[in-house]
This record gives sequence, structure tokens and C-alpha cells, in this order.
Amino acid sequence: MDIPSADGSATQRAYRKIRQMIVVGELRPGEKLKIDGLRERLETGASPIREALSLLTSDNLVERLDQRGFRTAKVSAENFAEILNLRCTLEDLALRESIARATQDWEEDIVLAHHRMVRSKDSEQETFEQYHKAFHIALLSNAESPILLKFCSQLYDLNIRYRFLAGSTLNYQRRDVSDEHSGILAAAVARDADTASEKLLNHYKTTGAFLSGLLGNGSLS
Amino acid sequence: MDIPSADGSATQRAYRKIRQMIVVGELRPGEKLKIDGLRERLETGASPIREALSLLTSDNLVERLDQRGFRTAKVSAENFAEILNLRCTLEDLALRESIARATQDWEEDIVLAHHRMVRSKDSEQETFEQYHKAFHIALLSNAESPILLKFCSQLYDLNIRYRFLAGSTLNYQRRDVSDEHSGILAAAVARDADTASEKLLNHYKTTGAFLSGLLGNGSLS
DNA sequence: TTGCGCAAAATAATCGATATTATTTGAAGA
DNA sequence: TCTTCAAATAATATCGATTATTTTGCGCAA
Repeated sequence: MDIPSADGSATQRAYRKIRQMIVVGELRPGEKLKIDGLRERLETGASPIREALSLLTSDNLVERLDQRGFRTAKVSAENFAEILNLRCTLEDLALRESIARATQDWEEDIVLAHHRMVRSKDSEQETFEQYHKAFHIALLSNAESPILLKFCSQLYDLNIRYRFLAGSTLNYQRRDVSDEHSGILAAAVARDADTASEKLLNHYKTTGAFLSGLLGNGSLS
Repeated sequence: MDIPSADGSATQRAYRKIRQMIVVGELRPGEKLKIDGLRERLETGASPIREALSLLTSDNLVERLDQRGFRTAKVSAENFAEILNLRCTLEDLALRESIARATQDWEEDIVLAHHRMVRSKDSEQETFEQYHKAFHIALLSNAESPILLKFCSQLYDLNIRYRFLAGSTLNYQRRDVSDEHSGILAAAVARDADTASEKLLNHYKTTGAFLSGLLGNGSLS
């Protein structure tokens, strides 16, 4: 009995790994995803790879071509604009619902999530990103709407992919996003939905406008 | 060379077929989906089945259990309420955007889609349902927002599943839903977003309230 | 030179079988 | 009679190989 090096099934490992590779841009937009190539890189069989790619298809990170395999989703300014728009709408919705149902438990959850994010600011980028997402999801999770939360999570990943593609992650981490996060947290804890939502959407739109600018040029592939 | 009886790959056929079986309730909510059983019923190998189930997982129609296979998604009053809510929000958004971008082509598309639906009223249920969905999707499709449209399509299927489970499809087809559809179409053609949206949401809420009532009892499994 | 068609190679999709993992069954002991 | 443990069973997950499809590359003719 040999330990398979990580927890979960081969499919789940492949899913997480390929997803990560796409999100951070290690696999470029529109790149052909050859089963055999991935099979080698991830040291597994063809079945887990195919299953993982099928899952990613539904996350809008991979496209399936009739009988010609898979490729990563293409990027475009239109696509980015759509993601940004939808995020703003759906997260506004979820955040307001979360706040409307606020409980002490949830309050503690978001405070904790925020703290972890702040503490990891100087850690590896991957760690920070993980906590950053966790914080944003925690804000929304009290809406008690699993489907909506899933949509938001998907959109988050689609969005973050653009950030990685623009290569501006370091800037982003340094830009005074801390204040923005703190402000959102404070408003949420105070159960002030209007302020929280306004700050959250501003947070997105600021980053979004920045990326939109970059997309006008040629950061695609 | 033998023709594979239907177009598309084995995976796609399996996907469509299993999806259909879940939506119409042939596979009950929470039912265990045994690979071998499906493999026999669909006369194909295990790989296409697994891939199809992976795709359905992301449509929220199938749940994957750690290392214990798949089952159909469970149903509940809460789940239904969430679907209804989200549908109303997202379709309102999409419809308004569609109307805002109205063109003559789109106008003709929806008139045509409506006509086909009306004409198929006395056809087989499956045919009618197909055109019914096509009409609703056509209304939203001019929003030029593929992701949003996909969300709406998913929610449509999740919702229709409840209608089938309640066994009220025949009632529904007869109830004077025709007037509601005509009204929505007319308002959309007139580019009156407020009226169109109001009628659309009313359409959903009426059906929704009816189903919610049934769910209070025991139409689950 | 360019376009066409056919053959060869590459790749994807599928299958059948094996290994792995959960679940059930049944017997022994308390 | 109930609990516990282990073997048997059943089902899943995975692999390796086969089949079907698409793409590539070459030769030939216009």
C-alpha cells in the first residue's frame, strides 16, 4: 500500500492541479490540452485527466471541442467585462443577504478569515491568494444559498485568472487593498449592508478598471 | 463502420440521456447511480458514463460522493426556493439587458420561438418542453452574456425537474400559461422592459407558489 | 507554383480488465 | 441478544490497450 502522495482520488488531484495551472496562467489561454501530455505531467492515467477536464469545462475554464479534445478557455476584454459585471451583481446580492441574516457565528467567521488573510500578506503568493478567496467567500457564505455561492466562487476564479495573466499580482498585493478589505469587514460586522456592498463593489471595479486597461493592449495569448 | 445510432460522442449521448432521465424524474432524487447499471442501460462503456456524470455534477443535478460514486441531487423545499429566487433575479437581469439591446433579428427570433412553442402545444410533452425552454432562453439570449445565459439555463433545468417531480406537467401545459407567454412576448417586442420583466417574474412566481405548496407535503423521495 | 487527394501519423475516445476501496455478511465472544 | 471483528462481496476508481477520428505530410496533377 503506497500513499498516493496527496489526499483524495487521482481525479480530484488532477482537477485541482490543472485548475491551478490554468488559473495562474501556467497553461495559456486557448492552449491545447493534450491528454497524453497531462498524463505524463501529473503521473496518472488518462481517465482521471479526462474526468478532471470535464469538470473544468463546467467551470468555464476549459472548452471541449467536438471530437478534438480540450483546450483552455480563451480570454477577451468582453469576457472579462462580463465576469466583472456578473460578479458585482451576484456578490452584491449575496453580501446583502449574508448581512441580513447576520449572526454572531458568521461575524466571528469573517473576522477570523480576515485575520488569516492579513497575517499571510508576506507569505507565499499562493497562500495569500487562498486566504484572500476564503475571506471573500466567507463574506457571502451566510446567504445560505449554495448555488449562488457556487456561482460567485466560479466567477472569482475566472476573475483571478485575469489578474494572473496580467502579471500584476504583486502590485495588487501591495496596493492598498488592505484598507479596502478592512473597510468591508468593518461595515459587514456593523451590519451596514449599503456601505459594505458599496465598498466591495468599489474594490472590484477599481481592480477591474485597472485590468481592463491592460486588456486593451496585448496581454492575451 | 456502423452508425452510433445518434450524433455526437458516446459521452455526449450519455450526458444528454442521463440528464433527461434525472430531469423527468426517471431517476429519483437521491438515487444511487451505479456505473454498471447505467453502462448496461445506455449500452456503452464505463468511461463515457463517468464523464457524463462529472459534467452533470457541475450542473447541480448529480452529487459526487468522496469515493463512493455518484447519486442524483436531492430535492428540498429550501433548494426549490433558492432556485426560484435566483431565477427571478438572474432572468430579470438578462431580460432587461436583452431588451435594452433589442434588434430586429432578436425580435424575429423570439416571435419565431414563441410560435413554435404554441404550435407544439398538442404535441408530445417532451417536444413542447423543448420549445418552451427554447422560448425562454431566446428571450434572454440577446443579453450577449454567455455566462449569465448558462446560469439561467442551468436554473431552468433545475426548476423544471421539480415540475416533473410534482407530476403536474399536464396541468401546467393546460393552465392559461398561453396568455402569460403572449403577454411576455408582446411586452418584449414592444421593448417595454418593466412590463416584460413583471410578467415573466409573475409567471415564475405563480408556478413556484403552486409547487411550493406541493412540496410542503411529501412529493419527495 | 498551387491545389487536391490519399496515405501515414498523431491524437482522442472508448473499451475491458485490474486494483482499490467501501459495504455487507456472518460468526465468535461478551 | 447485542457487539465486534474479519472475511467476503460489491462497487468504484484506475489503468493499459484498442478503436475511431482528425490532422499532417507527401506526391501528383493542373
